[in-house]
Amino acid sequence: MTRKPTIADVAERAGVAISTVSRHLNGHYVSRAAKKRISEVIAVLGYSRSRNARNLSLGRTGSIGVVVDSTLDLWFTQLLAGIEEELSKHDASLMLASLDLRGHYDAHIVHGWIREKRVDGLIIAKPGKRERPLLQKAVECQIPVISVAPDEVVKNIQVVRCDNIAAGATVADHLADFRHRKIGFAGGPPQSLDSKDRLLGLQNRLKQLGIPLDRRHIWWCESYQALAGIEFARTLLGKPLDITALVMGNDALALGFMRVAQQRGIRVPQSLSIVGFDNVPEGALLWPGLTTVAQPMREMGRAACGQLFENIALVRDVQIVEYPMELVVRESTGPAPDF
Amino acid sequence: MTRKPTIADVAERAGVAISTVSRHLNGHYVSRAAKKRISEVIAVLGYSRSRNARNLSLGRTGSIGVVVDSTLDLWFTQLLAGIEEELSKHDASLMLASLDLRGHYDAHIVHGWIREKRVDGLIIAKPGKRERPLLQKAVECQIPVISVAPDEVVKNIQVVRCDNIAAGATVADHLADFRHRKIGFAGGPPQSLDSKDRLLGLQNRLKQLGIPLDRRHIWWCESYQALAGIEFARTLLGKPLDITALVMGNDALALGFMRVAQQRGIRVPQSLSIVGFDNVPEGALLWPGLTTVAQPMREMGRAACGQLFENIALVRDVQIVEYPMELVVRESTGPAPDF
DNA sequence: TTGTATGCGTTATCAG
DNA sequence: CTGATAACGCATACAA
Repeated sequence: MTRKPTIADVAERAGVAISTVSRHLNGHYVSRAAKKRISEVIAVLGYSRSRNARNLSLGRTGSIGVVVDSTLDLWFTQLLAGIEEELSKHDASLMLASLDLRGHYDAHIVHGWIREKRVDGLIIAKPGKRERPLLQKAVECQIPVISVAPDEVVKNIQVVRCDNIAAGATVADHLADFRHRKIGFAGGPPQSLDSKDRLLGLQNRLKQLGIPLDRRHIWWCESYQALAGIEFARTLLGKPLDITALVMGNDALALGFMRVAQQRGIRVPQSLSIVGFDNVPEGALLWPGLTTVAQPMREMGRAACGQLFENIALVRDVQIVEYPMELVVRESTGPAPDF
Repeated sequence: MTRKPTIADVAERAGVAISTVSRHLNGHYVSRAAKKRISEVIAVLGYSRSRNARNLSLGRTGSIGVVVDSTLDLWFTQLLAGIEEELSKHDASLMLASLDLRGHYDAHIVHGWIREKRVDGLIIAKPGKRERPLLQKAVECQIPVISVAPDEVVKNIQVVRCDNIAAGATVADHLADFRHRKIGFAGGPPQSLDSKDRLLGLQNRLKQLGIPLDRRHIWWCESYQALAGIEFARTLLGKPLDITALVMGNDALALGFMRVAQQRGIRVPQSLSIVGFDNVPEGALLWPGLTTVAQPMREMGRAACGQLFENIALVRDVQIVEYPMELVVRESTGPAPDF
């Protein structure tokens, strides 16, 4: 049983001072000779720095916080994959918090992180009105924050998101190609920036194309969860359908909607085309597969994490990074019935 | 800008020594008077311990590693939710590693964690033959490991899993209730302990019920991924169907299978009943919903994490914790066609 | 029961 | 360029 070698072991064996080894480790100036000897000793001993000691000395915690409504969110797993990729480069660890996992909203854990400076930075997925106090507190306490796909604009907070307006336009084009002229839109919560932008893009492009989007064909769901989609479907499909294509605010809603539609024997896409946003993997697993506009969520996770570390290293101006979205055509969309 | 208070600040303000505060913090003996004063000062100052300094002093890292094939695994998100719940109690952080996220198997990151003692303990989800070296190394390096739903038995490794044999029997009963007599089983990889046990339970109970399970109606898929289920469906549904009910090794496989089945117009459950295992949330989102046997994954995550911390605190004998599974009847199973 | 002193492994400051 | 040495914040023998 031999304990893990420390920087002191390396220094002694290489015949130099501890501080020289430290400098070498951090890429500061060291003579070629010393550099070589130290490297050799490190290799022989299998030395690696202690994260804890290093962070203690640097006054950091060495871990970042990732907060999300629910880790069960279909959307989140992909983001997490991206974060993980980036995180492994930085030898940092992760603290996870779900705001709404236990059946009720509870942000006190994250408030604690901020107050007690338990994290070096924060990635917040889809922050909305509810998360406003959280964001403010983080800014006050000088904790860098990246918000991913925020549901509202917040000043002084760095943002990673997609170009939802363009995405809406893409959907408009796709449906127009199929000759749809009676199109509906059902967003997430009406405050949601994502939904508003998607609708905006859809609306504008449809207008350009000379296709009407009747106000009575615009609806809003309670949340972005599949259950809300199910609920919406039950009310919408209770009365005669006046549209041939339906654009849902995200994939989860669309999936929920499709379940009810199929249950009621509505043929998708023959009677009704359905489009979602996000491209969650589950959309490809059912039949018909869900046509959707993909967010590069994994890449967004990487970007969010990467930028967070940059902001931790040095204070920078906040900026907004916007990714394009890409149409993924599967089976849930097809020609308009009338045509 | 006032920096975070330290234990020294508390000690000074309370008029006691640092060590007394430390003892109080760790629940050791302190006089009632001192206890009270210290508590007050802590409250006033809003003091909280530095995780890093504490762990450095204790010789721990303060974070645990969670290893999984892919964080995108439908199965994993729920486990993670449970782990998160437990983790927040212990003020520990998390390091995440996907073995197979980047298109090829790569365990070097986790090997690094073990070699360099970057984690206090490890939770490994569904370890199989591939992970054997990892487990061995962890045991060698004295790093506590909990394996969740392992695909093979490993000695000296603590296990959290479900009673898959009983689960198989439950499915047998369910299908027997629906008068099915031509039943098929398609497992995950043939080495998988989960699949073998599920088959075993199914087989035994069917035998008791006097229902045959033809050897030619037992198949194995390449993996546990939905894609493997799709592939399997393509070959099985290519020829005339000789069964009225099909039990898939897990939900992901079942979901993939159902997609192809629906695509080919096979009526589920009128022509073919389908059952899965795990109860991933997606199974409830399609129509017909997938009948399955639920693993209490969130609870398993909690248990795995909780036990890991116990093992970190003190060396204990390894044990196996086994949870019951529960049948979740949805729409993908129904009466046998012949009846 | 309490205080003193030392160690945990690094980084950074400041003379040489 | 290099080497002492003081933080970093806490835990714990040991002495009182």
